[in-house]
Amino acid sequence: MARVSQEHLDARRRQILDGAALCFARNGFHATSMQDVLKEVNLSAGAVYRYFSGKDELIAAIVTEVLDTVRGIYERAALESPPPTPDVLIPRTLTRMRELRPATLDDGAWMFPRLMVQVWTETTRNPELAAVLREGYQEVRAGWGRIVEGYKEAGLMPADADADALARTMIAVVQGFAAQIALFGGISEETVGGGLRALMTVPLAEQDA
Amino acid sequence: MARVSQEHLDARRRQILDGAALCFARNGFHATSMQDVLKEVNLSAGAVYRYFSGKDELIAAIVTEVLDTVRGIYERAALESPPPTPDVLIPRTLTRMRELRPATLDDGAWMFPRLMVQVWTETTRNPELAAVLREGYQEVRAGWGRIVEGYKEAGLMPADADADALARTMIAVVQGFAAQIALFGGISEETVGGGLRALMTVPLAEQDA
DNA sequence: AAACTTAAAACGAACGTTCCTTCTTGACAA
DNA sequence: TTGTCAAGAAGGAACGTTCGTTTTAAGTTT
Repeated sequence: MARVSQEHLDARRRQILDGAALCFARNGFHATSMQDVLKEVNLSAGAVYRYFSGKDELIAAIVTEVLDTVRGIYERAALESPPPTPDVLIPRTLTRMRELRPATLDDGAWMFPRLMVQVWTETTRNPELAAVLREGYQEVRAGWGRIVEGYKEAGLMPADADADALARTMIAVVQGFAAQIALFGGISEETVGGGLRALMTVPLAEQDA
Repeated sequence: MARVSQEHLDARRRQILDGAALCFARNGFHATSMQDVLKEVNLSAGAVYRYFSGKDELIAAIVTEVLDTVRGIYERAALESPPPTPDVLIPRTLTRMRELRPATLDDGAWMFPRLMVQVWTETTRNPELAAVLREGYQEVRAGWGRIVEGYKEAGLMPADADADALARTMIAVVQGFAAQIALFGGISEETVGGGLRALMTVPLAEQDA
């Protein structure tokens, strides 16, 4: 047997995944050719196809890895007790997205948000991946719903407020800023927090509903 | 001369654009083949290539059309006087996105948000389109910044609040919900508005900064 | 009949993948 | 410790397919 160590196999797999992620973040899944990936990871076709059965499996591996990472980031935020207010929680979540893959692309955009947007488009055309995304989203929504319940317990919100709607809104803010970061480059934590604080100071018009 | 009427030419062009938009919303730009488009619009290659020089031009036409539409939606919202509070303004913006292309995809997602997400990924790999997106974004940001100034004038916000940061945050909410709609299907105006009102009721922790 | 549009076949290029060869590795005998 | 060897790992050319596009022929309108 001339088998190499398991660490070597794992490292190779990781090398391929990282190089592929870089390519995909730059050009998207379908505009990236296998030969682009091969060149990026400095490996031959024979090598890569030993670790992944094909391009689809490579894409699926990246997508699920990104989705797992996203879920982990949200869940870690949901663990804090007492839950920070959104103007603290949301910038912190974005910061974690940068720290996770510190590399920036040529144009200054963070890598991870770029991958997120690419994953969004891919899940819309792959029902299998769409199911994974849906499942993860449900969990995130539930987790952040619990944060909102924490707000209620702390007296920050009326008890009859729509917890799930607020959870979805906070997630939307994260997603939206992730999109802006992917499209226009990084943004400072202060800007995000300041925008949220400004939003939270706008008084609601009295309504008779 | 056997030229066909200008209306016919325009109608053909529109027919191609609409069919292509449907394909692109379903499968993305690069996973959609020209033959997919030809089949969708019931035209042959010779016909389509008379109106567009190639796939890239078709993509560019769709992208710029989507971006123009988005800018129009935001700008129309910015015209209202006095400016509605975000919990009214943002759901209304999303509603307009649905009304503009009322067709829904097979899985219930609205067509326009799907196209938006596809456009986001395409602009990250095409510098020319990225410039168009940046320009439109700047205008939207400025327009919504003026809305925030309106808030200040109406006494809804302290004068020293960061207007641009709030504008970016409101845009992020729209973008984030657009992403959720593209990924998970439509959402009711009430949910979006309710989530925003809940967010706006959270009091800010006293800070000594 | 002339001018122009549409249809359909076909082309070169590029893609993902496979296949066969070469290189490298680690166990084991001496 | 060292040399040998089988088998796993990597390399790289070549394959069939599919892509975007072009070309050519037929049809249609004024």
